[in-house]
Amino acid sequence: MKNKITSRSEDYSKWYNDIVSEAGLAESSDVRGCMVIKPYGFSIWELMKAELDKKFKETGHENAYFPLFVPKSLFEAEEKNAEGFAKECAVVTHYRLKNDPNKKGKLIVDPESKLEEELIVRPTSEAIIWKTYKKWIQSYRDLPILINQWANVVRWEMRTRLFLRTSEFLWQEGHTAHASKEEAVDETKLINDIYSDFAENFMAMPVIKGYKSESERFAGAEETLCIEALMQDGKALQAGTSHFLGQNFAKAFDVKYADKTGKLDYVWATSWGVSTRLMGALIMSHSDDTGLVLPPLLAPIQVIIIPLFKPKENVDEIEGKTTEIFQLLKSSGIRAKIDDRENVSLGFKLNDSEIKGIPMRIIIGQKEIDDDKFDVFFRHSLKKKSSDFNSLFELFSSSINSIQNEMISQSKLRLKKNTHEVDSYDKFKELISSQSGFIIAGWDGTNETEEAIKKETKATIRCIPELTDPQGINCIYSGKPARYKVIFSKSY
RNA sequence: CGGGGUGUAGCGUAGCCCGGUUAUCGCGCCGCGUUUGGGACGCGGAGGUCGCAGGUUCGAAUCCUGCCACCCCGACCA
Repeated sequence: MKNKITSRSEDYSKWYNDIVSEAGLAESSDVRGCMVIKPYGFSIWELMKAELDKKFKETGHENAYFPLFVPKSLFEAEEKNAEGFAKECAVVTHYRLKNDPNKKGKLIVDPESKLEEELIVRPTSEAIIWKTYKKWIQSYRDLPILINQWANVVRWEMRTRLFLRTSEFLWQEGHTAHASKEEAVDETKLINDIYSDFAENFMAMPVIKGYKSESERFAGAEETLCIEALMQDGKALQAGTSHFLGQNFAKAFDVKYADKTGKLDYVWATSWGVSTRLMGALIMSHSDDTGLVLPPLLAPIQVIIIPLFKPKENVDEIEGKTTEIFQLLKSSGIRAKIDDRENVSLGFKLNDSEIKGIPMRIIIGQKEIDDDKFDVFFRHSLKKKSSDFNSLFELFSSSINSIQNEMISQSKLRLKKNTHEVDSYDKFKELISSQSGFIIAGWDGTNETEEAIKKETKATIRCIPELTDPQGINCIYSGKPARYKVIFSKSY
């Protein structure tokens, strides 16, 4: 068997691209920095969406939709936010094309159609949403507003990578307005917990939760909470963020509410999001040199059934057993599929199911039926378990959870193994250059130290797990008493 | 925007240094036939502005000039 996937250890980046392409998840588009998400990849995203959406609704949020275009004057209203995104905005300046008078069949931008005011293609929607919230909010009775939108955004990145950083990406962005600071802060935490539970339980990807340092904070936020995951190459990936925006946007857009006593005050805000980057995180968390590995809860196909016909064998019996188990699985909500393609060989089908990361596989042929012995192949462990036909359904259905749990504990173990606490800068540098991973260390809380470490080692502060004073610990760089214990890592 | 590299069929490529018949090979695609137990095989077939423009030459994928695009390393990445 020849492997189409480049080995992880040989070239990690190529390995990642191979999996995205060979598993049929996505491909880069001719459009600069953009990506085409293929049906199989999109099915995974839809499973993620469904689960997150359920969680948001359970916690009182509603979905809505706001415009793609943000007039420049709105965009610039919250200065820090505008400044943070200014360098990566696509801008609409004209609204019409016309025939090129000099070249037949070609079009040019009609100079007559120049817009009075440019429109920014949203890199995020705070501005347009807060402009709208101003109209919706007058009294404390209008609060809280808990809205989420599933949308696309555009950020003109210099360098792009499929799923991890594309010029256009899909995400959900929640935008809430509250009558009190405390309530907004709680909302920020609630959402970060939803993200972290989802990452751990559905993606089988344990994360570290914490606060961003000032330099890594969202532009316009008072505080940014995040979840950080560790990829197999030892680099960190920011997988989700939840921002406490204070009253910054309320002030920028003049959104006030009257409390019970009639006193006016600015409302408190949060915003939070996860994107198709989660797909990248999922791929890099579990996949191996054979291809993609999916946790069963996010697998579009959980069981692939391959009937195997040979000449002179009892086709009806094989088809009968195949259909029987398929119907049984389907009726109990397990996502199963029969691979009855006639134009590809068995070997191709086996490899195909492995590259696509289908959690469980079974071959049904005459041999299995005669011996009443069926091998179920597990993608995550590459191991098999045998069963008689009558116990097959039970094996499949119980394995959904057991695979999920095994994958979670494997990932937790990997996270633990690659998280180290250090107390000297020498050890820090050694770890960062050899294996990276998460490194816990004391930080004096200054921007200068953070910058210096970044410059010297390329490691950044991924998050501050606890905003408490770590008694008796010194900053790894300056040697001064540490303000926080933080997590450093190289990152995507 | 700096430093390096690459553009040849849907994809991956040989040929270029040292110009010379009809541009190489593999995968994929189409047709027919045979084959399901780990990426099938045989036979036949389709598919090309050799990135674009100009120049040198009897003759350019090959040499020269300009442009364009993409990739990698930086910078950038709320």
